[in-house]
Amino acid sequence: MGRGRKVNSNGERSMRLLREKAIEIFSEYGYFQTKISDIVKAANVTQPTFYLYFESKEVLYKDILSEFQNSVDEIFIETQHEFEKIQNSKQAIQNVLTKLFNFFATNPNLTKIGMFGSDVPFVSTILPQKFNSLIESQKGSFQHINCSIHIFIQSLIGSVERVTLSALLSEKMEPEKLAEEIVNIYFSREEVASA
Amino acid sequence: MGRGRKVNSNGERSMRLLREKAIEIFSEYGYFQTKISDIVKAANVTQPTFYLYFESKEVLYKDILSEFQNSVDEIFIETQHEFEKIQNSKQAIQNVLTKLFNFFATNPNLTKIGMFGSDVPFVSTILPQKFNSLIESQKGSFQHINCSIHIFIQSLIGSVERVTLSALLSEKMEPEKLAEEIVNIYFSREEVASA
Amino acid sequence: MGRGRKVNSNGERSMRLLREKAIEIFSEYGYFQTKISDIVKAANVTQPTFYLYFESKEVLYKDILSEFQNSVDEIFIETQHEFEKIQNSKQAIQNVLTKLFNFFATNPNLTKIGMFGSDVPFVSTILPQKFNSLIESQKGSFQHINCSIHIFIQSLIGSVERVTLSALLSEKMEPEKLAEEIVNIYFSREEVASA
Amino acid sequence: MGRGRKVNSNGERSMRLLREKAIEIFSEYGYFQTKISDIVKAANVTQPTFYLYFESKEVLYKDILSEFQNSVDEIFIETQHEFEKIQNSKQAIQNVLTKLFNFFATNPNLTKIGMFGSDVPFVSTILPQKFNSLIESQKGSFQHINCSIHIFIQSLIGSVERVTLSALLSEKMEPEKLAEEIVNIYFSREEVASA
DNA sequence: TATGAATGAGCCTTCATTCAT
DNA sequence: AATGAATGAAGGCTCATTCAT
Repeated sequence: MGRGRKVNSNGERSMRLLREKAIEIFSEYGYFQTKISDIVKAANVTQPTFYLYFESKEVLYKDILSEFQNSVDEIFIETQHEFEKIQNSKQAIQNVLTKLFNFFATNPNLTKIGMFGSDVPFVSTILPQKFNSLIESQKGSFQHINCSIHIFIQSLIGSVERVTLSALLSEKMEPEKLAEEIVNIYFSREEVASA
Repeated sequence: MGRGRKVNSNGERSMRLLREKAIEIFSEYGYFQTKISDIVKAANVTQPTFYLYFESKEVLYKDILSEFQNSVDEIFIETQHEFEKIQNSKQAIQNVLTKLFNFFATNPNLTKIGMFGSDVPFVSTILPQKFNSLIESQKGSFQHINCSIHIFIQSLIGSVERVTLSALLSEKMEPEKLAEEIVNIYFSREEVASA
Repeated sequence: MGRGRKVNSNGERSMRLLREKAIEIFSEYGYFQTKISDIVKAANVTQPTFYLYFESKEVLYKDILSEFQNSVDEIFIETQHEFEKIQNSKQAIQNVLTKLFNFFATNPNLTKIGMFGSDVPFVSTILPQKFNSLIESQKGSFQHINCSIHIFIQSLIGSVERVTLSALLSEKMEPEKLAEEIVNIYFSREEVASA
Repeated sequence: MGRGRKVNSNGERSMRLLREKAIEIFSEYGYFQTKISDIVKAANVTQPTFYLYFESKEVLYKDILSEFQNSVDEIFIETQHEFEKIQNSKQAIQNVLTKLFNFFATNPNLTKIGMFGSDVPFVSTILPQKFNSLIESQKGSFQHINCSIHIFIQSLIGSVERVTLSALLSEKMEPEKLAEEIVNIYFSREEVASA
């Protein structure tokens, strides 16, 4: 085959394909064990084509991480006003978790990268803030919790991470059900109180 | 400096030093970004010396992972009989967590590697089994938990992982206190019941 | 010089050049004393270029050995039917030797590698079979030889090897003449018989 | 075990042992694939001990080659006067070959090294001279040979090399018998003449 | 838009050899 | 006489990246 533009080729499409394949492979093998040659092979183009659309391996990876972050951001933003109306923190948290888990389930590869593929994982820096402000806004409901709010949040995030990997991405449990189970762990007393 | 034995050199010491430095650097930079040259530089020896004591970078790394695993194993084994006597699962879990957190705090770098440095992290494969058998043996106490035991355990492990990183290794909280806070989250109802 | 494609570069040509230089250098220095760096220097490319076309030093070497083997194979195959017609074994052997010596003289470096560059040289494993079947097919003519046919063949091959090196590749004698001299040694009695 | 002189150790013995093992291993794996570490392991000493007795790997190897050369030299010298008395070149050659083959059979590993382990094998430079002078001294008997004496000798040497490897060292044939067969190939006409 | 061809930079590993004891 | 400990000097190979077409 000669050089030059491929028949039926289309820049936009090549770029999307490369990005998709990159996400797949990064999520399976991790940053360092993913080679550009793997990505382009999967996308059926050559290496220079990769550099036509992406500055470098690193930049692409960071960009993918950002995509995940932004999506999670949006979920919190979208649901912010809902929270303000709800005076029940259990319910509020369950709402966010349901939305998050739904997003994770819909984008499993992206989620793997965003959650476990970063040295200082996004989740560890951004999520805490999100939950923090969420919970702050609902302070009343948390007075019963006999542990520091910081630990409570970190613990919750850890739970989310792990069950995402072990139950959600392995398709062992539905997002809604999973969210419910998690809040049942973290807000069991609530039910007692309401009983 | 010429070739041959260094003044006052000692094989055992060199090996220990190399291993220690390797743990430090692996824990900070991860497997792929740690070069043999970094390790030997830190230990003030040359590269061939590394291969005098370790088969390869990979084998050393796996060996370090094993060390972590074995230590955690031992903690569970050591405390096994204690559990059998205790009929209070909250207390039982709090005991293990305290011991685990103490070990983690004493070996922060090893812990980082063991917890986050493996593709299929030890914690995700071994710890669940440990907790599972622990909790099975105390089934009575868990009947009140309204979520699957599998999710409960994965969630607990996630919490342990995250707070280890965010509160324990950053020296924001003492092992004992941290263990207490975690069980307070996971066994809040117990107290209610006893009240 | 920067990275990237050279002006007027051509993959096929680079590969051929590398292979040619490899044969030259392997034949002169042997497998172990030939460094990839020597080969690429001779071909005026860099080391990665070598790996663009060849899997490894070892694979290339074995491939070169195969080339020699296949060529010798072909010579025997080509002349097989001739032999069947000839009822004179001296003439038959002289024909093969002439063809072999011609090939050796045309490909001196390849021949050096193929003959002396292998631990279990081709000539010692394949040639005996070839000559064996050749001679078997002409058994009648050999009954006068008062030595085991196995020794006869090995001896003949030894002769071929040594005179190839000492007389043919050093260009002291023409292929045709050399073949004649060898058969005169090995089939001197024939002439007597015909006298 | 501590440092210093081994119990029961003896310099002379260590040296002999190292040399023996070196010959074994060199003959099996060749110069480049034999590591000092292999030799000392086989001799059950450490690497510095090797350098106590031998200047370097290369010097030892060349020394081993010399040993072979000298032994062959001696064989020719020993039998020189015999040849002068014999006026039958077939018999003369058969005598030398018998002695050579006997030596080869007694020292198989040394022979492998001496014959095939050198870039410019001993046999190709020294043996021709030996045979040349031997044959010159018997010129009368060779006038019937219708090929150049140079080729005749090289061919003979090739035969000797190859049958040594394929029949003698593999213990398929006795030295005496082998010598007889070879001269029967090279001097078949003689018998005719004497008939 | 896309490819064929090439390279800079670097990493892991090996091995003969040597010093200090 | 012998060893424990160490190193200088390379060599094979990989990978992200880039030029010329």
